[in-house]
Amino acid sequence: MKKIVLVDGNNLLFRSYYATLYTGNIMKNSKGFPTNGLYGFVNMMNKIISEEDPKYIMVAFDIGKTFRHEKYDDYKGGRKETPDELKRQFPIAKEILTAMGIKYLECAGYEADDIIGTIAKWTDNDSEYEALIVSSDKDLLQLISEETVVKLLKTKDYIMMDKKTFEDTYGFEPIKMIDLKALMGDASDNIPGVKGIGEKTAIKLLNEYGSLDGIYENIDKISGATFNKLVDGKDDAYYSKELVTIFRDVPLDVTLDDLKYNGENCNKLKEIYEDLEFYSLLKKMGNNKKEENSKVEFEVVNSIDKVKIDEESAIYLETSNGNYHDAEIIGISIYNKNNAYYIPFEVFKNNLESFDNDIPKYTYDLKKLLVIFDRYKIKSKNICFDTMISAYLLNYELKDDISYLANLFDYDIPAYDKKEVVSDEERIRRTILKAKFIYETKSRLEEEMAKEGMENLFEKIEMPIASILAKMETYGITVDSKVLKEMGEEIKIKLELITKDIYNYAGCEFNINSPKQLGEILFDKLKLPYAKKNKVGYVTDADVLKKLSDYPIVKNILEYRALAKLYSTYIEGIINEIRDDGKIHTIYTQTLTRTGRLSSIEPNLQNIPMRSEYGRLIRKAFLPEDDSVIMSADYSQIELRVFAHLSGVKELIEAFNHNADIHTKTAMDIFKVPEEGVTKNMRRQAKAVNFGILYGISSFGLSEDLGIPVKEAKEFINKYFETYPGVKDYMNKEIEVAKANGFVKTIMNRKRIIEELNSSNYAVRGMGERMALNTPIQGSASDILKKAMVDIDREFEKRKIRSKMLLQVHDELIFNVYNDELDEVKEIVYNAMTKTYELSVPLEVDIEIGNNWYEAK
DNA sequence: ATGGTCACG
DNA sequence: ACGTACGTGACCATT
Repeated sequence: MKKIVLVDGNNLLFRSYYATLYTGNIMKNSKGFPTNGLYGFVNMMNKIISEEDPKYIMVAFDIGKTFRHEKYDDYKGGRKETPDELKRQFPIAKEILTAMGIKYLECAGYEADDIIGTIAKWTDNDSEYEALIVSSDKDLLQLISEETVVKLLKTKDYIMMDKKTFEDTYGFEPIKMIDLKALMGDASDNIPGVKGIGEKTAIKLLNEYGSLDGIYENIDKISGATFNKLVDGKDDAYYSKELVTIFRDVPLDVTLDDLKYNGENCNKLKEIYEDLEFYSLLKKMGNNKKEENSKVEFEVVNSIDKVKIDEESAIYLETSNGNYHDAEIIGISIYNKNNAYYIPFEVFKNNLESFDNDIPKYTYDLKKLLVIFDRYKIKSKNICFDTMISAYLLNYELKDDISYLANLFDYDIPAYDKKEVVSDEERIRRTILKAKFIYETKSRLEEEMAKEGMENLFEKIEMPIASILAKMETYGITVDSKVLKEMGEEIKIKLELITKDIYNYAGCEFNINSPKQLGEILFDKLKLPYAKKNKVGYVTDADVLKKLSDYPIVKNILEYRALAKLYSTYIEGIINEIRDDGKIHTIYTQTLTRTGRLSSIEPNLQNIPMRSEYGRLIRKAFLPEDDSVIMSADYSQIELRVFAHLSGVKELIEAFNHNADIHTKTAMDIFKVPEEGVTKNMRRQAKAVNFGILYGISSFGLSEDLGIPVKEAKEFINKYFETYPGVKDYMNKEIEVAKANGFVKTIMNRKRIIEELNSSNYAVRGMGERMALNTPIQGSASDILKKAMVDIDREFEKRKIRSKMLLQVHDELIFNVYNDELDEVKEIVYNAMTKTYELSVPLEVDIEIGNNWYEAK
């Protein structure tokens, strides 16, 4: 039997409204919208759902004037007007029901009672269904039958009225409720009944004469006061009978099956509650949802034979903390629609092939899993969904642990706190919950990505890139610590000499590494000019020091700073990261930058010195394998090319199509000189403007970069815009669109939400505008290199190339190439990088080789 | 933990 | 008059 719950919506809302009215003050939200009826209504609906656990449910409402009461209104001059403050709550009640996944019905000219009566008639005639009616209105008791029960609401509790309880109470059949009401009336519903006859007398009469008609047929058998009342009230009695008789053939265009309970739309419901300021409900809701999501029954597997992955599953790898290149596996949790397992690693290690099959698997942080699996020789195939990557593309905030994201999705999974002592049971429970979260959230994330048109970016770029990066990280790059140590000794000696010089000039010893102490020496003690303060003390950065470089102490400090940086970050720092295999294994962060770029940590191999000749020598320590060379392939001006493409500015596109030196060309155009007339300085300035364009130029920024007054920088920019008016148009339009959308996108549909765009703060908004200009450029360039990496990897696999991709540095790739593969690899890489994505300008790639990274540049 | 500084694209 | 170029990570000193 399928139970259908039929709720009298009008009754419920009226009841809640008047119930809270007695307390004196009408509940309102901060906008002044009355909420007292709704609050009780929602609580009541929640109670019904938790008590009845219905599969089918419907709430009925009155709408407009109803046929039954129309007559009476004419007859008696109208019913009491519903207060406006209650009326306004009806539409919201209906919104709430929809958000709760509950169907509501209304039908012009009919009362809620009639709708309920109609549905109950259907269920009476359909042996598959039974009905439960919820109301405080006794009128509805007339609907009770073998298959229809009324839950009659009282002030604090309720009475379940089925046929038997009804007859025990009243002594007659439920249908006779009509006659009872006709006699006794109902003050609250303005039903007159027979004046002077109450419930007791009415029941007595009905038990004696069977019905209203029976009473009047036998009117002469009745005597005394009752007789007089009945005679006087006969018209009222029959009118009342009409009024209370529920009409059970309302033309409804639904079927019973349409009344399925769909379950709540959590987000929509939360929105409404936020609006109404139902904070207690919001809180409870969060908790309920969290409680439900965070409940799990699981099994700790003690024999690997018991684990069969034979359906789509989420797997979560629990490891020790720290750099994953040496983290240990503690256990693995598996969650799918039938099972939740935890496999301690001690058990798992007996079958390293468990995941080596075609069954789709999901995880969080695929790259980490692959790197660790590789070290343990665990095989895996078809791990096709990474929650971390998906959430990253969808602009969810990712913190270092999956728990943070899970909590955003209403899973209550505590992150590990250093001080916290966690039992094995609890640790395992959390690991299982993480897999549960991955499993249950996958389709929602997929839908969100589909809505954004990101399927391709996810499946064809980011998921493959995770595997490619895993290979690069695992393979590592050889670094010769001897080269670094020798250089380090040299630097140490230089530093000692410089330190002595600085102390001499200063007239005292101090910590040169401390900007605070240094500032005091330079500007307080030595009274040097250009003293500028920040909140901590004097500014002592390279910009300030360069202006003072005529002072020998400052010259020495600049050199000290450069050498100290080299020593601590690039000599000691790098040496500390060399592992037992003589290699460095960086970790690429795939889900961090707001533009789609990668970042590199422990160590950062994307900021190894290059610009200064001395620092660049560090690169000599990065070596190829035997019989190999280091090969670097870098895009030439990729961001400016992307900008030319995005902006569609003819002059820029033509310059790139003619393979011109873009900075020289820009100098020719803005200074209006022929190529021979472009001085080094002109080209330098033009180059600075070109870079400025990529960053969302500002006159201040350009002036800082070129070391010229802001006014001159402004003139440069104006000249640039006059020369290329299309650039200005593009920038204006880009900002306008970004502001309207609140986000920007790259050529491969990577999306960045920029909250700052509509800030009321000038500086913040300006920042947002520059991000909106820069992100499509930097992001698209990044998309292109990522796609090229996928193409190269595919081609390497196809051709069984032994050479390896080692590093990625935003616009360049570094390879270890075996001598015998050099020509082939060069060709593969060049073709892939230049052809991977067609812009309106060509992509140019420079390839260099050498016996170390220094030479390959 | 935060800010200053400086390395890279 | 605003406060200032885009995206990162590591190290050091300081709180």
